[in-house]
Amino acid sequence: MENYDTLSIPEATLLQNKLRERVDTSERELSIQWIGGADVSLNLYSTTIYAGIIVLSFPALQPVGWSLVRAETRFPYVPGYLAFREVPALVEAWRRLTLKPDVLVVDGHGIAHPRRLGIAAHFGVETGQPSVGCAKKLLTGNYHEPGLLVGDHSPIMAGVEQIGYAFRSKSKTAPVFVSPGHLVGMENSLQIIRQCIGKYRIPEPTRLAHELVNRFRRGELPEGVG
DNA sequence: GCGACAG
DNA sequence: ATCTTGTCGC
Repeated sequence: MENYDTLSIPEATLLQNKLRERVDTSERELSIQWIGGADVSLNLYSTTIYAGIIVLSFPALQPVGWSLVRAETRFPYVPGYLAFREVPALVEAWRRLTLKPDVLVVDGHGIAHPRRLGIAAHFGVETGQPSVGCAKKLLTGNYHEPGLLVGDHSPIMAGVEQIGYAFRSKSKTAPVFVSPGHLVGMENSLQIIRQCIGKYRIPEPTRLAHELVNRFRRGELPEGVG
């Protein structure tokens, strides 16, 4: 994996177009024993990022391990290029994990991206690991509001192409946006997230990863694995 | 040119 | 993304 810090936006766009050719979103039978959640936390106006991955048993969703990494980024946040900011630290956190999950849920989009290479798909291709994207806001595409009950969903469309699902993870609450990352199909991604629902809007892997990295950033947890 | 815009 | 208490609605 090359260094992203000095890439210009046009260069980053070229790399995305090249990496997207390697994305595989064919449906498959997934036997999941461990599922991971990945997220990043940072202080406003700071280039220090606190990345973390939490591993949960599946389908019980009980924490069994984690990895925390502090890193510096020069790449700014630009919508559509989030991966260039967060993926390097997440890959390092992944590398240090002793128990690798069978699939990783990343905070952000999978192929529901202008060039079909959101952070979850980007991470998946760079590591060769199955991944799913679950975002709190839409980046690109259109959808009709799904029903108001847990489990209700509707496709996110980019023209005639389906790029994800608007999924009601909690009744009468704003939906989350699910899309395949790498080595996971469209239906697979929805089934995976559906099985990660707890008491809150945000699916457990992502929610617990967010909680983890925030404690790390505040100094309540040390860098390392556990 | 205008609006939209993950974290 | 982060800073934050109360408050409204189911």
